[in-house]
Amino acid sequence: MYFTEILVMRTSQYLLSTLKETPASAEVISHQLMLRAGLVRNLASGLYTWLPTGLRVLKKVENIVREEMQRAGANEILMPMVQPADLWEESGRWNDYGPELLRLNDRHKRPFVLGPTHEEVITKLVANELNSYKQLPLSLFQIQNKFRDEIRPRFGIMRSREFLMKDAYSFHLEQECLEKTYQKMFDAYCRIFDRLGLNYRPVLADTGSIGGDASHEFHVLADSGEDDIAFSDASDFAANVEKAEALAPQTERAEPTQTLTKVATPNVKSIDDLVNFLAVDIKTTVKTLLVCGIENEQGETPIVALVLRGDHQLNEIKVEHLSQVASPLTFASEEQILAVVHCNAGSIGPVGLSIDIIVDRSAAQLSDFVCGANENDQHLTGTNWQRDCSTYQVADIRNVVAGDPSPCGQGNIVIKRGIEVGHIFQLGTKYAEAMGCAVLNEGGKNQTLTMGCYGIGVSRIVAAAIEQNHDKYGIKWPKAIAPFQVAIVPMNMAKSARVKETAEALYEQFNQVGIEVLFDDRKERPGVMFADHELMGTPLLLIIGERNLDAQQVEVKNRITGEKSLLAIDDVMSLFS
RNA sequence: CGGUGAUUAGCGCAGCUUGGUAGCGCACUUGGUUUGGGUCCAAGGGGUCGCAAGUUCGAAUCUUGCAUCACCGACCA
Repeated sequence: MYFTEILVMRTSQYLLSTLKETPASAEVISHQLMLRAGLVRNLASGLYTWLPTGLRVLKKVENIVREEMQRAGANEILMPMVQPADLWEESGRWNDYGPELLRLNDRHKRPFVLGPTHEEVITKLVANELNSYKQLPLSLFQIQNKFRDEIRPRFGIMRSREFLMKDAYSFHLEQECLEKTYQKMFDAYCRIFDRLGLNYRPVLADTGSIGGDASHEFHVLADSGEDDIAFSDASDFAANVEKAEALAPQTERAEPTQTLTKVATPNVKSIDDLVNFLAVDIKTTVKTLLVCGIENEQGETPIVALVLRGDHQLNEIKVEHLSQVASPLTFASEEQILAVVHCNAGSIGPVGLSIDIIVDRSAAQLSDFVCGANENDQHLTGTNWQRDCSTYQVADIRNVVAGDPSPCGQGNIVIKRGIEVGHIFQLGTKYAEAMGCAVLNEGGKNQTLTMGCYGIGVSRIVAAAIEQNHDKYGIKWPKAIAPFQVAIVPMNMAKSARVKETAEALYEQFNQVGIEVLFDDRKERPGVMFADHELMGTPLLLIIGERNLDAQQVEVKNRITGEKSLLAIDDVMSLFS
C-alpha cells in the first residue's frame, strides 16, 4: 500500500466545496454529481483538478487495482509522461497515431509527445534490461496520468483528455506463456471489479489495428455508456457490437417471383425516402455504399461497393478487416461516385456495377428486393441475386441488432450500453519487433518477445461507479471506494455539551480504530449537514442529538438502503467489526 | 473536423428587441433569530458584462473579427 490514508478529518478543516445548483456545463449524472459533491473542478476542456473527496475515491480505486496487479505477479514502475518523439518514430506510431497524440518541443527544439500510452517506452526499457529467456515471463505495470487530445472531450471525467490509467505489459518467449498470463490478468480484472462493487461484464472485443489474437473489454453496465454490448439472452456470451458476428440467416433464399422493373423515384435520396415513396418494407430494400479500396500498383484507388439491407448498419471495423478495403475506412467522394456509377449517392445499386461488390450475409439472402438503379431518381424493384447481379462476394459487414441469433449458437442478441473501464489484449510481437526487444533463448539464439497489454481507466471507474450508483439525493458509493466510511452528524452541538462530548468521544474512537470518519463540526443546521453527506454518498451517518442521549443512544442512517435505526453508543463500534 | 448554442458576481440566471449610472436568487461577511431535513429578519462586500476593433455624444445592448465552453454529428447512399 503506497497511499497513506489520512483518517482524521473534521469538516472545519476540510475542503467540502459542495454546490447546491448544478453547473450548466455538466450533462451526464456522474459529471453533475462530481461537481456538486466537490470531487472535481474543471480547469479547461477535458482537464480536471481532483479535490480532497474525489482524490480519496480515486486513491481507493487505485489501491485496489494496485493490490490485485501485485497479486497477479506484476511489478510496479513509473514511466515519464513526456516521451521523446524518436521512440514513436521507431514504432511507426509518430505517423499512425494521428492528432490525438499531443506533440511538443523542448527548449532545444527537440520533439516530444505527451504519452497517450506507454508501449514504446516500456518495450524499449525491457529491450535494454533483459538479456536471457531465464528472466521471462515478466509483467510490469504503472499507474500514471495519460494525455489524449480527444476530438471532443465529453461527459466530464468519463472522456477527459488527461486521465489516470493503470497500464500493464507482459513479456514472453512463447504464445502459450502469454496466454497463461492473459488468463491471470483476466482473473485479476474480475477480482478488481468485484472488489469495487460494480456491475460489470467482460466482453469480447476487437483487437483493433494492433492485431493479436485475443482481446476482452471490461464494461460497467450503465445506460449512459458510450459502447453497445451484445449479449446472448441464453448464455454467457457478451461481445462489443464492433466485434459480434452477425450470422447468416438459416433459411434458404427464396426463388425470384418478380421481374426486374425500373421505377421513377424523384427526389428519393435515402432509404427512409424510398420506403415512404414506394410503400415497401424496409427489410426488402438494400443500400449500396461506395468506399475506397486498397491502392493498386499504379497508385490508383479502386472503389468498392458494400451492400446492406436497408434497416442494417455498416460495421466499419468488420469492413476494415476485408482485404479489398482500405483502412481506415474512407467513403468515396462525390467525384469518385460520379466517375464510377454516373449518378448521385442516393441511387446506387449493385446491378450492372463493374467494381468489386461485397454483400452482407443478410442482404445476400433477399429476393425480389429494391435497390438503386445507378441512374438519378431511378430505383429497381424485383431485383434478385444471380439472375440480375451475379459477381459479388458475401461477408459479415453489419452491426448485430437486438433479436439476431447469438453467434454462440444459443439464444438471441440483447443490446445494452456499457462504459469501457478495462481492456486487455495479446499484443504479439508488433512493438517488440519494432523496438528490438529480444533475448537469447535456450538455443543461444536471439528471439523477439511476444507481449500482452492490459489497461484500466482508474479515473473513469470513479465516474462509472457514480453512473451506476446514485439517487436523487446524490452519490451512493460502494463501500470499498467511499471517501469516508461514516459521518458524525451532531445536532445543535454548539448548544448542547452532551452532544458535543458524545460526538468528540466517538470521533476519537473511530480514529483510534482506524475507521475513516468525517466529523461534521460546522455550525450548520441539520438539514444542511444531511444534504451534504447524502450528496457525498457516505455509506453511514451517525446522528447524535439530545433526543436520544437520555437513553445513551445515537441514530444510524444507512445511505444505501435509507434505513434508520437506534443504537446504544457503546455498540457503535460493532458496526465496523 | 462540420453544425448549433452559450459567454453578464463563486454558482444558476434576467437585462440586449427599442443604446442612456449593471440586476435577481443562491453562496459569502456582520448582527440578531432559529436548531432532528437546505430557518427567518436586517445591514454589507463582490462585476473593466469573454477579448479586440468599429458605429455613436454615449455600447452589456448594434456591426465585424477572434477566443473559450458546451451540445449534436462525423453511417451519406
